[in-house]
Amino acid sequence: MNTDKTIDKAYEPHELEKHWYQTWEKSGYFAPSGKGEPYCIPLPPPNVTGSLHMGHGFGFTLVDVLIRYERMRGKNTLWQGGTDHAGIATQMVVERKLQLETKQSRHDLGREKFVDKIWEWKEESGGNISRQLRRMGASIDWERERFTMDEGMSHAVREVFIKLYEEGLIYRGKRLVNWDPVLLTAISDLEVTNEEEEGKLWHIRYPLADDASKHIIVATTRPETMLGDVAIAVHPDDERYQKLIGKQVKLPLTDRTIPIIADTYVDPLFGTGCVKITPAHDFNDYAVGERHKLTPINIFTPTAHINENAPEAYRGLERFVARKKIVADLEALELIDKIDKHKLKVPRGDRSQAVIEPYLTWQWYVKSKVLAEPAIRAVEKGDVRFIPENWNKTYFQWMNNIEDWCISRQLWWGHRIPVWYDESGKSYVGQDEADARKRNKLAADVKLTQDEDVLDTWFSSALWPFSTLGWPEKTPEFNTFFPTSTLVTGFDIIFFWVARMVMMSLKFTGKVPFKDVYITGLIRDSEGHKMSKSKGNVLDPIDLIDGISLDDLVAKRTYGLMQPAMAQKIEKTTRKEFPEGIPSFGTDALRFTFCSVASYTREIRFDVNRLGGYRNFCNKLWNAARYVMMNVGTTLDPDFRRDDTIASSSDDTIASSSRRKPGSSELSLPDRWILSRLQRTIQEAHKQLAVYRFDLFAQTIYDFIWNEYCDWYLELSKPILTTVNYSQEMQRGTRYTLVTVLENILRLLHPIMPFITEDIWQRIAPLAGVKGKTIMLQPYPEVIKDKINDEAEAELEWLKSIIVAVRTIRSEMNIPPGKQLPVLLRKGNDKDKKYLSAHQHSLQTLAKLESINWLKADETPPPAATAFVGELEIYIPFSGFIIKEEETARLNREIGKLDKELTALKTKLGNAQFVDRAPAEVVAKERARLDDIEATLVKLRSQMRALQNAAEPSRPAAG
RNA sequence: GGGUGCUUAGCUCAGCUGGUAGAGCAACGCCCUUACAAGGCGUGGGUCGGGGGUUCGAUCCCCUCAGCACCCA
Repeated sequence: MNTDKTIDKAYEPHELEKHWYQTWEKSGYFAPSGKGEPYCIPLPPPNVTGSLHMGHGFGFTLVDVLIRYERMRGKNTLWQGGTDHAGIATQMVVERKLQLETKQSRHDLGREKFVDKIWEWKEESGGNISRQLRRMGASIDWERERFTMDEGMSHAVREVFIKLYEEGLIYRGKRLVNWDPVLLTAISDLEVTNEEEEGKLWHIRYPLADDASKHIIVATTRPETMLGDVAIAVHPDDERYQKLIGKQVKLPLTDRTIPIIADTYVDPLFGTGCVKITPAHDFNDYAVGERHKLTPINIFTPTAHINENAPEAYRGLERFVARKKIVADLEALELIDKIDKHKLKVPRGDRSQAVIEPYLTWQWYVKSKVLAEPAIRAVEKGDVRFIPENWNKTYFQWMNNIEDWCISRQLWWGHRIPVWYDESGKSYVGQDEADARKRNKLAADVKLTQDEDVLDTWFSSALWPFSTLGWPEKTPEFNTFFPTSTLVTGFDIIFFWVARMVMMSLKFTGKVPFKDVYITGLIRDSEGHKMSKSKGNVLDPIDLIDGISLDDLVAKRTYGLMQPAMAQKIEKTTRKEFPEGIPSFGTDALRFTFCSVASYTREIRFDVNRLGGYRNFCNKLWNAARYVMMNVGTTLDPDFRRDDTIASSSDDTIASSSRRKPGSSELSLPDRWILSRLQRTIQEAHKQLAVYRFDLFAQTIYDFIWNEYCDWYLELSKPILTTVNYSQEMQRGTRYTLVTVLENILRLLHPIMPFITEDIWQRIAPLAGVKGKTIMLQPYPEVIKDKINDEAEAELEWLKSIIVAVRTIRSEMNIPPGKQLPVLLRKGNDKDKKYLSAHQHSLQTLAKLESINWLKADETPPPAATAFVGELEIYIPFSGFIIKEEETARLNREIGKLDKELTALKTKLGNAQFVDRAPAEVVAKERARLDDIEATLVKLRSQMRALQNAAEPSRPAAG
């Protein structure tokens, strides 16, 4: 391998990506221009817990595409970036780190020191995240980067809390919450996941108080909570238990008796139709307890151990240990009727995976129904628009059934609740203690203590679109950029985040937070599984950019697992999926891949193989640019100006161009064609991006670059530039078009592939007469309508079809691509003749023809391979390379295909219903097609006959 | 239990307001043609999950069944 040359020839992303990002950032190109219509996207702030994953890479790439596009379109564009403190997640990470490194718990350290530790971690981790974002090419305005616990953000959080409190929309209540007995905090409904697990249904006998020989049987999935039972409930209409309602039963293992009550909540068909009521430990029971004015008995400590409210025998036992002992004791007393297998939904904390305990505590809540109403209307009215549209159903469903939001968390990391209590427990709110005193006119000697808890992380996230812009101050940024334009996020956080932003924003700014919400799919692995550390199937976007060896990848995936036993399995599947590790693809290829998978579907199986194709695409573009530079020269032709209108001629003959003035240019057919195709591409690109079809946007540009510009236009430019058959004017026109279209392509593609386009543009722009420091701030291509040229497109299609026809014959006959062939033409209409005389040279070059000769219309062609393009007949006479059998077989295949279609068409057109009822144009189209096929078949069949009569030609004397 | 998606070529996916299907990758054949072998030029491959309905005509609209996935309770 000739390394020196290939390095020069090949596209090498790394250096260029690093170089250009630094240049952009240093030059301040990411900041809003201050001119034009405002356009703003708030970055969904990644958690400072760690590093960016594929989902981030995906979403942020799409945002960057939008941002770069709108910036180039001249809008005053702001990508507002930052990170989220992510209360529980971050606290857990740092706690674990502390435990590993110093064997200390956060309690050993104390609140203040522990929070300091987290801040240290935040600096490190936040830095990591912004490094990764930079590698991705994200054009975030770093000057304006925010963190949800910045002073400004915190001020906004307290402001919102105070206002809601003062309006009675925030209240403190003692009620059941989802309690995480491992993390020792309440969590919201949304943070609980319910998964079906194998469990048991215990049937327990509760003896009647007045007659211990009789008993009532209760079915339960949680026998240990019986120690907190306050009643047995039956359905009021359940005939089996009518007589027992109002009686007392003896609660086994305790010395308490409890009543039998009637409540419609009970499902008579489930279990025995009798339900134990444990208001302190079950959400439904709590409601029943309230209805019947029963006092809940809490039997658990915060860590879910049995507390002093239970009989001494069980105190101090962990809940599942207690369950075993209780069941054993009941069995000993012969109070277990039976034990059935039973599937049940087990609630687990989404962070800790601990089984969640419904637990009676004091917590702060936001009244949600009032806030939800305007938020529902905003989407109904279309002030906020979901894309794809059907996500609004999901949104409505949640919003219409919204429950109050538990916002307090028993954590140390987060926004401390701005509430102070006096010694009687009365609460006062304020920005700080002094403010709380002032607001409530409290004397200096009133002792106040602040609430120990912090707010749910999503409370501050809900303010993100406006708090980052300086709210509650009336900053210029807020006035300019709010409401923001678009939010790009995954459907997994519609409830957590999107809905709450809409609610809070309407409440506090009176405006929606954003107009469009583009909901992305979720990135999954190639098997369709969710990517997660514990499954060991995560991919780091940076590893796709830089590449990673198999061993490093295995090490990375198996490091620090919660379940080390998984390591072996993970290693095995990793080695199988990536036997060679992952090669380096560069950022641009990764970004293009992300765009190309961004359709409206909700699950995206990420296939690393696609990256290779798009890296190749980079290489293609790179080499196309090399070709252009080789042919255009290194200095600007003074006649070239961007989007210059250059005289066009209707044909490419040398004669017609001699009329031009010296120094002027003339556009050839390929020039006019590619300029026209460029316009259509630009049009389509705008159209697709307007509806957030990043996949079609990317595909449109890809197709144009590869299949039209490279495959056809560059090839067609070769004969013009390299032979003397063409005038200088025309060569100049071709050079102009080469460089102009390339310059347009680069701008078109820049939002997706910012690095390679900038790198090439820097060299191309001067040759195209374009001035500017960076492609980033160049105008995005707009359609120039009068360059759309239907005639040129039709004419070039004609040329292509002739070339393709010859190539197909050549390929099907296994004739080497380089072998020059003689071609005979027959019949054809005036247009065929005119086009042919104009483009003979191009045709000859691209189809590799030795000669082109016309036969008279009535002349019998020699034995030959044949193709028909409209009325034109193409013959490639038999030679050593073309043999009768192959051509016979080929013709047969062709006839077979057309015959089948003909039959179908005939039946269709023979159907009176179709002819009568279908639109005339559809019928006419089918008729034309029928005629076309029939004509072709006649020709093919006659060719077949001719072939059968022909003798095998003698091999040419010289090969 | 309620809801939302998905099922199209070997794989991953497009398919606009209904007019009998496309791309990329993979496969196969021929080529190292002076931008690119990370390439060029061609080729093969699909009863569009099953059934029913509406329609002249259904991958597309409606119903139903099956499988898969997710969300809410």
